Amino acid sequence: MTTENDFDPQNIPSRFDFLDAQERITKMWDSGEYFHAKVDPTKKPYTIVIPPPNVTGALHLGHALNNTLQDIVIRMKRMQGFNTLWMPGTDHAGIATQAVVERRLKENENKTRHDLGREALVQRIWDWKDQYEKRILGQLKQMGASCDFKRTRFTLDDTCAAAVRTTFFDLFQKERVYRGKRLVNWDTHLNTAVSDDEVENKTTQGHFWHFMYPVVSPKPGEPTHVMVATTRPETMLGDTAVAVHPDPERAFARVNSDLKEKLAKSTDAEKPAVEEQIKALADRKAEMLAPLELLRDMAADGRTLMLPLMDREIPIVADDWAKPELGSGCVKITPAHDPNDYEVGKRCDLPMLNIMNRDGTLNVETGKYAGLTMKQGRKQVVEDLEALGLLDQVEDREIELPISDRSKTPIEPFLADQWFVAMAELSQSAMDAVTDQRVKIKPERYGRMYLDWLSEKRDWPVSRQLWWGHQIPVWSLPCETAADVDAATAKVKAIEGFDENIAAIQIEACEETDNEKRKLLELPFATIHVCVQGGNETLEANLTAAGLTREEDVLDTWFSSALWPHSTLGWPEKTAELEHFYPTSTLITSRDIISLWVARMVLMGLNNCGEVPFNQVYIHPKIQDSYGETMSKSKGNGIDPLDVIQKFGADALRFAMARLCTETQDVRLPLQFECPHCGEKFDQTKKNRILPVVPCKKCKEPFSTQWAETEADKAVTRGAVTGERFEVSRNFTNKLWNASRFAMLNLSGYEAAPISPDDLTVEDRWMLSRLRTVTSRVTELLEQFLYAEATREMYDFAWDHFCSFYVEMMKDRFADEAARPHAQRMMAYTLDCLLRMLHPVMPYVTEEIWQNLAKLCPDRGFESIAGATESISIAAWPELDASWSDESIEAQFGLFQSALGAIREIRASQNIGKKQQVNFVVRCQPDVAASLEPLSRFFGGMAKATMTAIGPNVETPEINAVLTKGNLEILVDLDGLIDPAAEVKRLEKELASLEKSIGGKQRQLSNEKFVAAKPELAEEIRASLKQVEEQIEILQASLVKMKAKLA
RNA sequence: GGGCGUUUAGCUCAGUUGGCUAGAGCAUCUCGUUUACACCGAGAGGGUCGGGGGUUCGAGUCCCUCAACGCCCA
Repeated sequence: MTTENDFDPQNIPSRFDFLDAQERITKMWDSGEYFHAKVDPTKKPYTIVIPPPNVTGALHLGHALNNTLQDIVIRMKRMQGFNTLWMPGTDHAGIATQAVVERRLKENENKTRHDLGREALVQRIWDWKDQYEKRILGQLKQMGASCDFKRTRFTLDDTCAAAVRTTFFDLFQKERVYRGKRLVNWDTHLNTAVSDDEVENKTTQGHFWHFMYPVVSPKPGEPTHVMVATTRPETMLGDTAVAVHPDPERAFARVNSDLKEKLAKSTDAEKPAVEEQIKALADRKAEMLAPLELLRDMAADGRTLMLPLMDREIPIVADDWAKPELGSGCVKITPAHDPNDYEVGKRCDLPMLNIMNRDGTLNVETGKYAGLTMKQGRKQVVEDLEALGLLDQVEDREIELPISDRSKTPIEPFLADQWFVAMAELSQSAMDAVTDQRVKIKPERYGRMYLDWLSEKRDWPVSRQLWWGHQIPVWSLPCETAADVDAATAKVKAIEGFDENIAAIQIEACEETDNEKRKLLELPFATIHVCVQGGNETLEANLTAAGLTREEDVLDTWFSSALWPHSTLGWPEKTAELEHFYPTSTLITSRDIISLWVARMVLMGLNNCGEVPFNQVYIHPKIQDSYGETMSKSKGNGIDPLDVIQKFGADALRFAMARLCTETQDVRLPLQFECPHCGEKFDQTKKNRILPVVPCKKCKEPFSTQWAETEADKAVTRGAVTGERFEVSRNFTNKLWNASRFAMLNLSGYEAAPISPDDLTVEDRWMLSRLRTVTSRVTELLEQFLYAEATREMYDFAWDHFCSFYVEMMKDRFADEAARPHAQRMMAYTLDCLLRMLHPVMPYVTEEIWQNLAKLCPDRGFESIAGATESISIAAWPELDASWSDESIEAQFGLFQSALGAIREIRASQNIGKKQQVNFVVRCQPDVAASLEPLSRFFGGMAKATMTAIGPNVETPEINAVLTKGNLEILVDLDGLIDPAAEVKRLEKELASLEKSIGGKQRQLSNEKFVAAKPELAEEIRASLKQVEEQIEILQASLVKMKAKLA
């Protein structure tokens, strides 16, 4: 590497060596501590907390997008002079991480967590966490994330743990946490309850079994059997009733009126089908109303059925849940194993009979079926019912099967003791924060989603039957009588170290009030719960010694994540950081965790700190593959950002991420493999993208992928992952690199000096106008999180304006000794601004150029000169005075661009060789001529053309090609070069297109209503019509001449 | 079943409050290595804006409806 003294722009390579630069620059940023935030009350803070990635696995492109967007904002704010803090960290992700480690344990050692025990398993998970946390933080650093890594937190570390303990204790004291029995989604594989959000409904092919339950002592006229149907036969073992509708006639009437309404709305094509339904309903009613009413009466009479296999009498009950229009009109009720039946059970006061063990096997309540899995139980139950002659028909049917997100096994609804957070007040506070705009959510549609979810105010089940997480800090003791409760309470209060400031008591009465039933079910009369504030291990030990047992369950991961914005800043300690950086400024995340995480952070922030955790939330799109599926590790379509960085560089990755971040909710990113042997590129498919080794489509040679794990697979050459959007971004990075290289090759002898406005040329003023417009536009767009538009502005400006025009024009000016010093200063200044504007998106390439530029032009500026900052990351955000934006200069420059385009068009259509010099004249009004003239010298360098004359009365060259651009008529002298056939073709095409446009304009102008409604617009069109008509005239005359030449 | 989103060139996407011939990048075709860049330059071809209806002088844009795809909730 060159040192400052021997730096020679001649040695700059023509390709940006991003891997080399990234390594050096990351170190430089680290040692400069530019991203370490120190509390400074004199500066305005700007804070972002990272959505902590799971330690379950490495980051993929979805994270790359999320973190790029955060980094862009934080880097811009840092340059704008804010005291910025980007707080990094990772999440322990309870279920997900434990599941991964347990799966490994099973695969590699054929052991379960129970073989290892709690402590050893948790240690294994910590090891896993250490490994992945390191990997994740490494990925973030390599992406260029300007996090304050010194402050890195983990949701299970001591600081976060203190916050969790304090919060739980506070909510317990306020009685906003409580324990209750609820039907939960039980994951029989992981042995834990999972929340609704972690359950996915999958439509699967299943069956609908119809059974007969005998009526106990039927009276004359009564049925001997009642038919029920189910998709889960094994649950019949836990049936505690059969329900029938309390008013079948009314129910039929309602369905009938619904169908009539549907009929009224349907199209003629649909009508027959609906009419058919109505008729079927009427037939059904005629046939079934009487039997159903009879059953309803039997229910009122307290009649019972004999539950087959179990030989248990169960009542017939009347409840709305039974649907007379479906099946037999009767429905079996299993309150402990079905959410709907659970509600019926509560309404009708039915026993809740649990038939399942936590591991998903049938329990002792099921007699001879005990020990079978639910699946085996199903088979056996069906067989036994069939043997008894009680199985009727079996239908094939599509069913919605709830599947656990984490283990991918079917969910069993299950009654369990669970801790809940009462949400009524907390939800309301979080809703208010968004309604009154203390928290602004962008795009706005997600605000409605947030409010909808919170408005349900469903209590939050926070227990997780896991070992990895924050263990619930509650010690409990069951009591048999009211007297026991009093005695035990007194005993607890008398325990050494007990103090109401650090310990709180709740008494949970048993839901079952019938003492006899309660005893049969082995339930305590009441349970005393003692919650202990953190840091009181002695009291905890004393409670245990007194016979209380600690809750084994841990808290839902989201409980600790909900505290993230304040726990990371040291809460509950009143730290200076918390004082200065809270509330944070912006949260940037993706939509799938709005309810799980965002809403909960708001309510916890309000509860704990009395202030919202952030002022705005930006929800970005999700990346999908070419099939429209979102990226995930399990599907195999997740891409490691480091693979992209390796091939294209971090800047290209970042630019591509920002470039695709539009306002839509999804964005597609099709990817290809690139064969390392022959270079062939071919699409990733569902089949090949999950393979550890892929054969090349063309040369058939195999290469390895990110999934290679065995030594043999890893030994195969790695194939790269590529995508059009990365290539485009890499090319852009390199374009910038080379434009800078050109600038530096021409900066020898640079002397810093203020630039006098008197010295500015037209192209300088144009560049300043563009620069002012673009920087202010980019600032605005980024403030509004319109990343795709901001990067598009950057791209167009840097490539089409700066490189294609300003840099090209500099070639002439650098060559001119007199113009050179001024041109150098303008070049140094504009490049400096451009780099600063691009830096948040492309930090490495801009830093590398910044460092090189500083060696040639340590001092630079425009009206005043200053030394460049030691790193571009702490340079000032570019802000030009609004007065530099100048429409007339831009219009003037536009004339030059039009004329240049015209000449290039002729050169191409006439196949004029690159080296062939051409002359041309421009016919136009004198004021237009005066505008174009100062730029005319650039036609030579940019189109190998010389303007020989300009004005209203220029002489037409003998043989010419004519083009019209707005108010310019450009006549290219083609003496000796003309290809009349090509010219005729070109003219005819041009005329056809002009005729088309004229038609539209004439139609509009002949429309009286339009002219009356929009007179000023009509005037514009009239003027443009006149211009086009003139152009047509000119071109037609030329066409006639050309045709004459042909003939 | 309810809600949200998407449908514009072969592909990935822009298209502000309705208004001049609907844009860009990639891919395709033609031409080109005069020292910034072939990861480049110059030029060209390519779209009845998912279907149908409506409002309007005028609809890619607003309304209704249908369809397909995706996501969330029940």
